[in-house]
Amino acid sequence: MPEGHTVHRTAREFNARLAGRNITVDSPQGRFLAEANLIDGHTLVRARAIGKQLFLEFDNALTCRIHLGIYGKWRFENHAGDVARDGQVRARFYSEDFLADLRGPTVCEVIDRRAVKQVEARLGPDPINPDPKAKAQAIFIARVQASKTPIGQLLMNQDVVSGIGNVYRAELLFRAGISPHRPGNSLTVDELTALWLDAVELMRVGVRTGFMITRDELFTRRPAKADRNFVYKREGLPCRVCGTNISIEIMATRKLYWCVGCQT
DNA sequence: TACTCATGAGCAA
DNA sequence: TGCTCCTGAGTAG
Repeated sequence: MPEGHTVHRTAREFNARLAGRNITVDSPQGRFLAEANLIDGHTLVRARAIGKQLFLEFDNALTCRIHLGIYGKWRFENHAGDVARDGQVRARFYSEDFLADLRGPTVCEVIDRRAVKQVEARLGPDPINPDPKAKAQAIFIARVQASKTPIGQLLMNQDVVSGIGNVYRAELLFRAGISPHRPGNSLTVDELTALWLDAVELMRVGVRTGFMITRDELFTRRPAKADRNFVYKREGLPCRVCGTNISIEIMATRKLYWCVGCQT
């Protein structure tokens, strides 16, 4: 389930269970074997996330960069021995009592510090870990206002903001009452400030709960999937606020859900 | 069993 | 804009 909040949770898991240890790195599927050998047996210094990208930093100055893409998945086990071998495991990271299996990622590669810097330089600010906070918000606002592209597309562009995917894009725009078709340069500083701060809040709820809950009254509960959101995957159903049927269309090759009544 | 769809993104034309 | 990478869940028959 790879929007940014999931990746931050994964980084947290790696830091809690594998950081500071010598870990074995393997590739049961074989495709990652040559690169796995570069870090196999080394100590994981720390894991960190920027948007949808996970960086596993090792004590030999190499970093494993992982991007799940649309299919990628992690499976964690509390023991290393006798684990299920089902599916195509691209990469396996384990110590004596914890194991992480990676399947179907878009990217899984071992790179040096220079290459890490290049990736970082390309990425937009991450609402979950804005560092420093005020500057991240300003960069986001500046990048949106510099473009005529519809805001519905800009929110999915990882150069503009890191970690937002199709669910958060739809829900953030609904909560802000902003039409996804409005060009970036038509949005005011106030509108974009509110959008950014809402992204910070929603994605932190996502990190805390593990779910993309976007209805305030459900933040502290564990709602069923069908109840979590305002517009995502609710096409044809009445809007929870105004009753207008939720619309669906394709924007930048992805399904966009929105309410014509609430989002102007 | 076969088919469709998915919370991404790079690349060619 | 369309193709491709790649895996698994859900659904139709």
